[in-house]
Amino acid sequence: MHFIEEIIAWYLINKRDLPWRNTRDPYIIWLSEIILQQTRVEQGLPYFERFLDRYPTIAHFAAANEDEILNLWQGLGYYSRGRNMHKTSKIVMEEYGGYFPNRYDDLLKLKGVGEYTAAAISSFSAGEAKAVVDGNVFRLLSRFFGLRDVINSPQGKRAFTELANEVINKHDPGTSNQAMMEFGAKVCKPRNPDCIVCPLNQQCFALRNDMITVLPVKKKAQRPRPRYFNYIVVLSRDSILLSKRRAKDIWENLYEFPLFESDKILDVIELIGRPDFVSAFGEEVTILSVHGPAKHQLSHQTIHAQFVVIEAHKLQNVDQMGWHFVALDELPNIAQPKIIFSFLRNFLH
DNA sequence: AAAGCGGGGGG
DNA sequence: CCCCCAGCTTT
Repeated sequence: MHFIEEIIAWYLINKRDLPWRNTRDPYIIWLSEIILQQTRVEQGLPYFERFLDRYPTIAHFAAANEDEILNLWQGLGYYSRGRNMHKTSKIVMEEYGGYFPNRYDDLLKLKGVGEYTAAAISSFSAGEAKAVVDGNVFRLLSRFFGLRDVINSPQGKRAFTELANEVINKHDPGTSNQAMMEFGAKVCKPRNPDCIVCPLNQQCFALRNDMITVLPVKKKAQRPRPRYFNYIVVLSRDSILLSKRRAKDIWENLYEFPLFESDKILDVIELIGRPDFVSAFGEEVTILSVHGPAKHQLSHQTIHAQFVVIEAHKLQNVDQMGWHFVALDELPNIAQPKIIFSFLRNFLH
């Protein structure tokens, strides 16, 4: 048996029963594929169930507003995925009459849909012979065929895509693609792959040459940069002061507390003397409590956040700052970054 | 080509 | 602590 037939044979026996594998509906497949970008199946699965339950069709999805979608997305990360899905759903309603496209070339035009996702949807939904190239496929191809191009470079990606499209089973591209990814996830794993039981171990380049830990080749990311967030927590009766993030930055369009960023951990006395703080909260401020600083690790930033709970006697420019008091019982309907959500959960209990 | 964008899990 | 995960977009 050849490489891909061996992979498919293994897949047909060992595949997991995942909900998005029981449909050819491009909308449902799109939903699953966007959620699964850079996300483990186990982490994405409950989100997929909630989204499909809430929005059974593209029409339901397009009728939602962005805040609602981000709220449902809360905790999953890479929130641009949710924002892009919202835009895409409206385009599908307007330009495709509510019929989700399933051809590779059409899919590639949609916001948030790149080569991987277009290949996935078109092959699973329409049987188009486009190879998916995700982290699993990079690893499997690199090890088995000894392809040493750097996977996180444009050239490397081209080389792997070319190879993937050579080995794909054109008789059943959808199953072929599923099989490659499942095999990479379950046998040819990043660390401690199951080479002993691998049906391809005799012909595997990496195993024969003792290069399992070397392949695939990847350029290292740079160190995360530190940032220092000073959050001001203001409670007023049964509501709390929130601010919507607008900048092209992390957590765009999510809600947080009024933020004063600094270049180091700030003493509270120093903080309440800052001109921008005074212009918002005035000179007369009572510090009720200080929490943190807590560390919150992202792939590319290390956030050091402290939470300063105050009583403001003169709130001057709340509206101009774009801040709003939100009822506490509305909080479950508001998308918050993990670090805000975690703080509130502790603070309010 | 490189950087930016989350959060969780495993070694 | 570091790396990886059904990647995409912007610079």
